[in-house]
Amino acid sequence: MPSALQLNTQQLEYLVAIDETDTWAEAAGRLGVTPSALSQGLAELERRVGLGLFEQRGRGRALTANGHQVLDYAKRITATTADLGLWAESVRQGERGQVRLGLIDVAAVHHFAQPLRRFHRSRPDVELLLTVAPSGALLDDLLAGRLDAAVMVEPPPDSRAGPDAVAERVTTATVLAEDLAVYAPPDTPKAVISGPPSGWGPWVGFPAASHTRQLVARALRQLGADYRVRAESNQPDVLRQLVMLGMGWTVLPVIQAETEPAPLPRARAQPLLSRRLVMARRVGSPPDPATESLLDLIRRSAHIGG
Amino acid sequence: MPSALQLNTQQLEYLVAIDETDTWAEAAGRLGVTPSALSQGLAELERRVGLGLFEQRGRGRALTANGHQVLDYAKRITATTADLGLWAESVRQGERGQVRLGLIDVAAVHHFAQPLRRFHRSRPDVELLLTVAPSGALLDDLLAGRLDAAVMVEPPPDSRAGPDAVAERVTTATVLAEDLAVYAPPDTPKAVISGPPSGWGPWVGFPAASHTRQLVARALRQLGADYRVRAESNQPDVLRQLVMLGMGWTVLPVIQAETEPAPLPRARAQPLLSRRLVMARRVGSPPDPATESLLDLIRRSAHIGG
DNA sequence: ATCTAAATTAAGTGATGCTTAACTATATAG
DNA sequence: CTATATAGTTAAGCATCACTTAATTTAGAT
Repeated sequence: MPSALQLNTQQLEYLVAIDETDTWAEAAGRLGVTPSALSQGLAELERRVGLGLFEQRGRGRALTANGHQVLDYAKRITATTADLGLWAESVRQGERGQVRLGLIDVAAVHHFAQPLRRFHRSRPDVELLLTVAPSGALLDDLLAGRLDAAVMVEPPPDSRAGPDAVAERVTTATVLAEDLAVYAPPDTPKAVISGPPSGWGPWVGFPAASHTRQLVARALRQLGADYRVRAESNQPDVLRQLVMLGMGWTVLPVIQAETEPAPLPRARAQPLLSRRLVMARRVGSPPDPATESLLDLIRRSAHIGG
Repeated sequence: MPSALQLNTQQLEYLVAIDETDTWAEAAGRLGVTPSALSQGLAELERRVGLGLFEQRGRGRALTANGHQVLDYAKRITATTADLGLWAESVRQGERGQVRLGLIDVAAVHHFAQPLRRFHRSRPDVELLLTVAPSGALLDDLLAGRLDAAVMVEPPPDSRAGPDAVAERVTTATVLAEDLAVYAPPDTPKAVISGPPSGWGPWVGFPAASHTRQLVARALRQLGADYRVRAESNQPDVLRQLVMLGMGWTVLPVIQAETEPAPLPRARAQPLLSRRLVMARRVGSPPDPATESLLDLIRRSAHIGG
């Protein structure tokens, strides 16, 4: 590799500047350097290009034909560099860029719809790519680098240990806690509801891999309930329907179970458990201004709303 | 001026290289630097752009979304720089460029037609701009920077002294000397021709400003001739015609007076004087490979032909 | 756990790019 | 034609940059 030609943006700026001013001293002033720096910089450029670019002209110097050719290249390069500089500045300000955010449904629809809308409105040049999926899928996407951040149910303790552990590769910060309650079909006898949990069921719920399903299973079994799931769905609306149809009992986030139309009535006023939604990020991913500011909005909205 | 963004081509090359290889070490090898240099260079680039461009990925590092954006800019800039490098190389080799050469008619038509043709054929990418004009006009163009070099009659001693003198602003090197002879109309009596120069004439010749005219005037007056010019032209062919028509005597370069068709017969075998053709160049103009090689051809042809 | 590959950090060095100050060259004024 | 101002260069000194080698950290593979 014949080490192509090592140039410095600064010297190309010099060349462009002297073409736009009458004297080199003036150009130096405009660039905020001394005439000496300009002179030396241009001499260095000339040396690197290996061609005479200037010649004496009156008491100043003027570009040769070759000098004008190099000037052409210099203009193109400095224009691109300036573009890059402006782009970088706007990204640093968080005014531009890309944010790939994953959310579980309840976060996207109920908890954080407002900050997402607000962010999109206030930073129209930020490309906001939303993925709504169950926590497990979000975690996979995050680990694979397909997401920059994800709002999900707090991951269960990892079976793997050491550096492979999810905890080593992801940082989580709780953004809010929400209650889940037990919901029974409408025609369930009062005696059963107020009776011991061992009499509850049968159940419908999230698929076995679901983080929330695991939390629910643990909570119900601690109460002595026989938690066997007869029907599964990732969609809370579907579970709600199943309950209404008398297919079984379920445990759902209050906010998803009790919204119009047709809110489910709680079996018991007391919530069964509380689950934590966390903001998860990949360790080793550099901070990105746009992402930071979106996450800030989300966190703030959780504090106010929760 | 917020000092836009000072970049170094080298670091952009690094960025492009790591995108084209699997590991940074491999990229470093391809660039002929150590992995350490690459790592530090990219860290510096990241610092200057002010954005995270890389993130941990397995046991290597991968570009972030912002990194890919910067890569895009880097590719454009390095491509332009490579272009510039190739262009400069070909100009250094004299294979490309521009040569603005001035010549007096006899130089273009008789003395140096062959090297000019040869140069044009061997370096088709060099833009050869020829100006054929009297020596005085060539000298003006040269001084004004409209020509890179000129083949002309040796300029007469300058009236101006000091730094304004032409000799201070132009360098000349003799390329050849050529004879000028006296030509009389065909019907001139032998006795007049062999008689004293005071009996010669009337005369036709180059315009008063012509360098050659001044040389001729001096030579004839030294011989005692009455050199008053009845008709003027810059074109030797015209002067030749005037002589044939009996309008008067003239002094011309032998090579222009005695060529077919219709060569003029000399009044006397002995040439009247010898004039020097010089290669003139502006002082302070940097050397240009294409120009140098053309002038070389011209000088060599003069030595062989002369 | 141990080994190996990938990349970073540390320390040292030469090249680069800047500043101030002294200098050369050129034009303009008296 | 000397005097003076202007344009740019050269010299000296200094801080930063970009590399090298060597040691270290990190993460995948055995």
